[in-house]
Order: sequence, then C-alpha cells, then structure tokens
Amino acid sequence: MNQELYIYNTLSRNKELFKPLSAPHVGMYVCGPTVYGDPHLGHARPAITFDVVFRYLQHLGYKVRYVRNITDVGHLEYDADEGEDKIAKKARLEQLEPMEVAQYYTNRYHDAMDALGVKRPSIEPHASGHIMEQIELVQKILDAGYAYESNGSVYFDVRKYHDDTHRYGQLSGRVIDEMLSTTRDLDGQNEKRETADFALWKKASPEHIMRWNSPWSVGFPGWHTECTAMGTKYLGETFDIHGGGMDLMFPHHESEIAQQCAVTGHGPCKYWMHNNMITINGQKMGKSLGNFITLEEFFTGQHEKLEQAYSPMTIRFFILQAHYRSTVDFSNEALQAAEKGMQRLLQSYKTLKGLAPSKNSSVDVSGYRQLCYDAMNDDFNTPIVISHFFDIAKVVNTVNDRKATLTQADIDELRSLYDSFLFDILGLRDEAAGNNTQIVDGLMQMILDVRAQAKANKDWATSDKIRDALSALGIAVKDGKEGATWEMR
RNA sequence: GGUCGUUUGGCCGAGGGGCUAGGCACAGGUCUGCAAAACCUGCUACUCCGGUUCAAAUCCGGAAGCGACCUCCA
Repeated sequence: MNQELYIYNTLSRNKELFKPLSAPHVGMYVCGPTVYGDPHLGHARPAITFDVVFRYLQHLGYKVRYVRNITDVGHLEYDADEGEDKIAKKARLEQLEPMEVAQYYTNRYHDAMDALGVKRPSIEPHASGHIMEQIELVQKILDAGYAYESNGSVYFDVRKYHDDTHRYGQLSGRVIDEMLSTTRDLDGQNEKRETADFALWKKASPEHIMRWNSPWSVGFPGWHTECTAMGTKYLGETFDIHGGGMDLMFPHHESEIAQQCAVTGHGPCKYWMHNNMITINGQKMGKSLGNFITLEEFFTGQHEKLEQAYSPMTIRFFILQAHYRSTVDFSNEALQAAEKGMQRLLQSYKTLKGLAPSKNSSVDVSGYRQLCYDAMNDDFNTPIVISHFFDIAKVVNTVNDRKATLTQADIDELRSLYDSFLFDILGLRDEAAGNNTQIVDGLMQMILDVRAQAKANKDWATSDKIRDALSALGIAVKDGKEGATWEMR
C-alpha cells in the first residue's frame, strides 16, 4: 500500500489519489451481466477491466470485497411485445422455467469468464434473490418523499429530487431542465408525472411470468434498484468504487446516485469508474449489423467474420493492450498482432527460466519494477505495463544470445516481475503450458535428441522430417545455440 | 436535433507544449544445412482549417468523420 494509486473518477472527471474509506478494506461494486444470452465481447471488457482493478488492489495489500451482480429479472427483449419480460419470453418459447434460462446463461457466463482468467467476485448476488431488499428501498424512497405511486407502479420523482439536491445529472453531465422538457411520445408514460421519472417498481402486465408481491402491486423491481439495494446490503451505505460500462453512466448510474441520495443524502460510492466500449472493424457490435460475435465463437473461430480462432488469453491480452477508458477495435489483424506479441512475452518468460547467470549484469534491470508500478498507479495503464515487458523480453533474449549478462539476483528479479505483473496482476497465463505431462516432456526430449543426432550426421532428410511432422501436430521446434527447444502452438 | 467523448504511421495502440512509446506487418542484415526463433537496422505518424506560443500531435476556437447516451424496459 506504499504505492500511490490514482484513479480517474467519472464524477470529478479527474484522476484522484485513491484513499479507501476504511483501509485496508476496499468495497467495490461492478454492474454484472444480464443473463438472457450468450456472453459476448461486451461482457469481456468490464469483467477484465475490473478483474485487473481487483487484482491490483489485492496486490497492493488491500482486503477487497468485490461484488458483481447477476441481473436475472425483468428484462425486455429488443422490440419485444410490450411488457414482456426478456427472460420470460425466451422461457416460454423454449418451454423452460425462467430461472432455468437464467441459470443456463449464468453458467455460460461463468465458463467464459473462467477461460478469460477473470477471478470470481467475492459476492455475486442475484437480483431475484433480493426482491425484499429492493421493496424496502422503494419504501424508503417513498417515505422520504421522492417517489410516488401510480396505478400500481412506483416512480422516482426526478423533478423534486433535483430541486432539493441539484444533483441529478452530476455524473453524466446532463442538464436536467433540458431533459425534463424533452418531449418524447412513448407508451406507458402517462403513469409518470415527468418523462424523466424512472420506475422503482413496475406493475406486471398479464403476460409477465417473473413477478413478485409488493405493497403496490404484483410486479417486478425497476432496473436501477437492484444495484442500490445489493450494494448497500453487502458494502454499506457508502463504499469505495463503483464500476461499469460507459453505456451505463446514464441513466443507470445516475439513477443509482439519485436513489441512494434520496434515502441517505449522499451517493453510493467515492469513485465511479467506467470502461469504454468495444467496436468490431470500427462498428458497434450489434445483432442487426451481423458482427455480433459471442466469446465462444471467438474461442472456436466459428464465425464468418473470424479468420481463425482466438484463444481466451489472446482476447484478454488484446483488451489489456488498450487503456480501459479508450474504445478498443477488434479486427483479425489486430488480434493476430496481439497473439504474436503475447507469445513473444510468454516465450521470453520460458527463456528467462533457463538463463545462465553471470557474475555481473551488463544491463540495469532495477528500474523496471517501479516503472510497472508507475503505469498501474496511473489509472491502471496496462498498455504501458505491457510495453515495459516487451523491453524486458528484449533484455532476456539478448542475454540468451550471449550479447548481455545478468546476475542470478537480476534474473530472479525479472522472474518476480513476470510473476507479479504479467501473471498475478494482468492475469495472463500460458495456455500451452500446464497440459504438458512429464511423459510428453520426456517423449519430446527423446525426439529432439534423435533429431540432434541426425543433424550431427548431416542427415537433413531425417531432421527435417521430424521437424515437419511435429509442426503438423502443432509443435514448433526452435534451434538455438544451446540446442533445440519446442513449443505448442 | 441535443449532450458527452473520440480522430495518432500499412494495422492495433500509449503519450499529451520542445525529448525514441510499444507491438504487429513489411524491407535489409547477423546467426543457421535450410526454415523458424532470437538479435541489429530501416519504415518516425499525430483528421482538416484558423489562433495562442520562441516552440503545438499536445492548449484554444471552428469544421468533418466516428462512437455512446438522450429515460418503454433492463
């Protein structure tokens, strides 16, 4: 914790020194997935972004409680029949229980996130499991006078709230009066006093399957209530970090602030963090654009836009090569570049482990550790951390080529840097490593010995046959000064 | 239409008043039986138009492109 971490706070639009409310404890809440479809790239970005935040805070010695919710109630499908719940609709079509659908996609989400090396949060609460808490929140807002009931539904009174606190719009930079004067003819708005008012509790229409009893009607909670209710329950009235995608800034997070302020007089958290969006070939990802690619399709390469499969770690590395507040554009060319770059770093780590130490170091490696910290401390600048590792990789390879030397202490220091920053904090792992058993290692060593013997005899036909056959199996043979090494591709 | 953000070399992307980002691709070289890998060298860019400044990719103003959001629901 002796590092000074600066975090860009959306609320102030500035980088601010991170000071936890009650160190060493840190509370972090991140908006999780709506489980009504297969996880796609849009799920990977925030998950990986805040995974790195989670990992880095832990690395710094903080005790972090990381809460990421599962939204499993009340969603509508695009252009679906009015009032029909997304999950309920799908459930009916497939003759499944709504919760069965939610569970299925929750499992799919977990599988994809595990593959991406995203750590599970400390608590992963389901909206459907916290209906009581949400009803209590709505009641508190009603009691405070910032909500009204209308035809069995309850709405937040944005006008009154803003007149009293002047806070509505502070996060998203929206001007309330313009919004209140916006005229937009939409269905179901006649229940609301102002178009800007948002639902806290919604009376269920007859076709709704997911519904709960409440003091106002049989219905379901408004979208914004789950995060406020669950955040408060598990992290307290005020916690340190609230994260999510930029697309959630308005209205979701703005409304969360309003709900919490209405009840407690202050917002839910100290630092608001927002990750930017992802585009594919410069375009927004959308089902109608034909570039909607699920994570599984990336992993298997089974999509017409993909030239090849991209492993989970390639996706993770690629996302981390851009800063989380920048948009990141996926293309085959960019992903292939990331894949090669990552291989280079992972290979250099293996090379490092086999490096012969010298009595003196001809390169000064003492500065890299703080450079990596500096990058992370500057609002989690992972691309800079990665660029330092490319420098380190060059040092390692140069030493391996006998053009530079390192002492054992310096080799150990570099190993420690890889372990800390590349693997623990950035969460990368060598996907090829680990599935090699001792038997495979032994067999490979024997094969390479045979090939070395053939080479010594200038029997190129045999040595090339071995190399080609291994290559066909996805194993690359690399000849070096110390003999050949191999690598799974 | 409104608000906010963004625009960097063949591609991806950091940086953000004067100082090489980095990766990938490409070209030449070293090494090698050949290839790959590794190393060396080259390719050195900031959308456009004005302005401020000794100095602008970086600050200010404007334009254009792109993107998000603009509350039915989540």
